Amino acid sequence: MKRPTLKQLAEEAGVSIGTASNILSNKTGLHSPETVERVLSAAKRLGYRPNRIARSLAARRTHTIGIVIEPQHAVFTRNPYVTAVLDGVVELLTPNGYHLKIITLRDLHARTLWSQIDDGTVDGIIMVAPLIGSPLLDYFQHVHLPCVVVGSALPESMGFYCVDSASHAMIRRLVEYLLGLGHRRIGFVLGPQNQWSAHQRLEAYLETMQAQGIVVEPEWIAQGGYDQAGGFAAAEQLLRVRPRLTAIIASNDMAALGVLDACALHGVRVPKEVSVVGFDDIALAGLAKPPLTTVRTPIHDIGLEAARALLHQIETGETLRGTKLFEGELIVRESAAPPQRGKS
Amino acid sequence: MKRPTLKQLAEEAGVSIGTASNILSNKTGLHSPETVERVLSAAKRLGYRPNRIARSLAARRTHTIGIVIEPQHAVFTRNPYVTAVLDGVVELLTPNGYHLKIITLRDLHARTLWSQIDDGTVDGIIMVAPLIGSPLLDYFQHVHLPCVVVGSALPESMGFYCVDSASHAMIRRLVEYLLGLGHRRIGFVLGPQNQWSAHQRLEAYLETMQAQGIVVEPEWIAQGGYDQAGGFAAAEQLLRVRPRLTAIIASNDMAALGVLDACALHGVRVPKEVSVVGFDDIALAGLAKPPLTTVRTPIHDIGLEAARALLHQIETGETLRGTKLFEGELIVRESAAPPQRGKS
DNA sequence: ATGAAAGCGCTAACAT
DNA sequence: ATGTTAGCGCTTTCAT
Repeated sequence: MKRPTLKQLAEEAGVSIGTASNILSNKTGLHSPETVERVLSAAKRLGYRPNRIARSLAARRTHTIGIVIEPQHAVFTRNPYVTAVLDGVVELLTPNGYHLKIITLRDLHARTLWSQIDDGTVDGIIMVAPLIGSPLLDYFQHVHLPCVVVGSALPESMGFYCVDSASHAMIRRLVEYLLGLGHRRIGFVLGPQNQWSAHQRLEAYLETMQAQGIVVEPEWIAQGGYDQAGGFAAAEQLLRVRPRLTAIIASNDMAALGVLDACALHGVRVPKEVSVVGFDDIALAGLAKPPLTTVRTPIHDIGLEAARALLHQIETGETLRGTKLFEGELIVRESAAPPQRGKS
Repeated sequence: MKRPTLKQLAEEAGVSIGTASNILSNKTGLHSPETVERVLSAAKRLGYRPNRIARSLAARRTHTIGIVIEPQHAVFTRNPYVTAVLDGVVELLTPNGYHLKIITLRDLHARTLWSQIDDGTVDGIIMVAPLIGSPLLDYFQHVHLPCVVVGSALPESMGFYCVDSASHAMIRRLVEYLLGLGHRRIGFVLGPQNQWSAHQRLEAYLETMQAQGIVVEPEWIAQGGYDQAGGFAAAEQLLRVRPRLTAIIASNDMAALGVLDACALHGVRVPKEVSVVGFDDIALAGLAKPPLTTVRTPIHDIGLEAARALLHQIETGETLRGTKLFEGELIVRESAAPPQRGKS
């Protein structure tokens, strides 16, 4: 059975199509209670459901927002971060009557990009961790489609509203914690070169170390990534530094897991011989061997805030700028301890 | 700057709107190469992107499919299963030019349900693990919207095409593995009552045990769930059974994690004093303490197949029925071992 | 308070 | 090979 149209509904209720439309859109106080009742009961009788496509075309509002995910993050299973953002976004959208479209990009060729995203199906966009130099970014300069960025704190000059974790403050927290335990030779696993946050975290590490008067040797820093494989590779390199580093900060938890793997493989005990800390506190962190000391990013809240800000822009027409940073707490588990006596 | 319309494009190219439409829809061989070129270059010049909403309304095809998630599964972070399905679905959809809408239900009140799902925005639906008695199910009996079910193997009589893991075969595999290790007193943590798969897994457990001539005592079975808390609660109960069970099968990995927690809390060593096995092999399983012996569900492939089947239905108009079950391999890790000597 | 009518931007049938 | 036209199902003025 085909879905009835508004026209059929109007006939069934014995009113005009405009009247039926008004009533179904809750334009209250405009019609006699009796008419309202007639339309509503006819709708129920017919099992009428508005065609949202037609509605969107006429009203030029889809009540749908898109979450744009670059190829690098496209696999949810490997990106607990993206998944958690998604949860936050959904939580805000649903009760507000908005729908969610997932836009996972396969490639970033400018031509197809545009029509993938700005095709009239969404009222606004949440961009998840756009990479440095991503064509996505300058695209939004040219087009008027409300947009919020999550997981990357872009330079203010780019004119986006960004929601992210307070990388700087949180890395400093981590460094200071390790310093407090007595560590001095602290290594650092760099995130991906094309992630804004990776640079920000490195910078925070360097600054905090320097503020303590510690000279960071170049070989204390290894290129890693935000995944287990990257962390593993970086750790293999850092484990070779002599005299041995007493602690390693990974740019995120997945990388820290890789560091732990490398330590296990090379028989380096954690935290006895080397302390390891991560960043984010994803679900896996607490289950690692040993349980990972890390700093918890309120990813869910970040998603929530991004969605809130986007809806605000859509509904008021006002364009937000600037950066909203969420701090997280230090989660002390077992992967970090004071350095071994007699060493360092 | 507003997006140009087809009409403007046609003017710019000096052709009719119909011609422009045809060319942009790749209706090949219908037009002179010269005209094609004129239209295409005009499109580039104007930065034309078709309005997919208008296109959908006119063509009565949205090229979007919806993935429907019941309230119980609505948080992705807590549902690695749903997340993995999502990955599989996305992987198939994107290259086929389909888009994905996420429909997370907040409540299941029939009236609002209908218009949430069947609102003209999707060409078809993937339903994730619909629960027993869910109003969703009988809804689709009345409506002609292509639909595929994932994660629940419904009775054939309901007329759906279902894609799921082969619960029966895989549980049997698990039971036989434990029997092979020498276990006899094997407990079972039941999944949620309203999940089809929970019943199927219980049944498989009972049948396999019985086939070995083992009488399963009622107290060997505890109501748990598919989450950590449920597994924990069930384990607390099973740990009290005397003489002690030598092994526990949890209906899925999350529950098994809860069982492990309970064992740790009560000082029961795994696998020395009790063996624990799970189901699914989610990412967390390998990191558990001890690493979980489980059976791997090819969730990704399940998502892929569901999407494939749905697109097939959409594009051919043909309605598929029946159940497609995916077997998984036994993943032997460290949480199961032969029972302690002198006991049982 | 209600109805009539003009689009929204496109597709698809039909003409030419 | 190209142009013309009638919708798709709804919202939104503008009359009445």
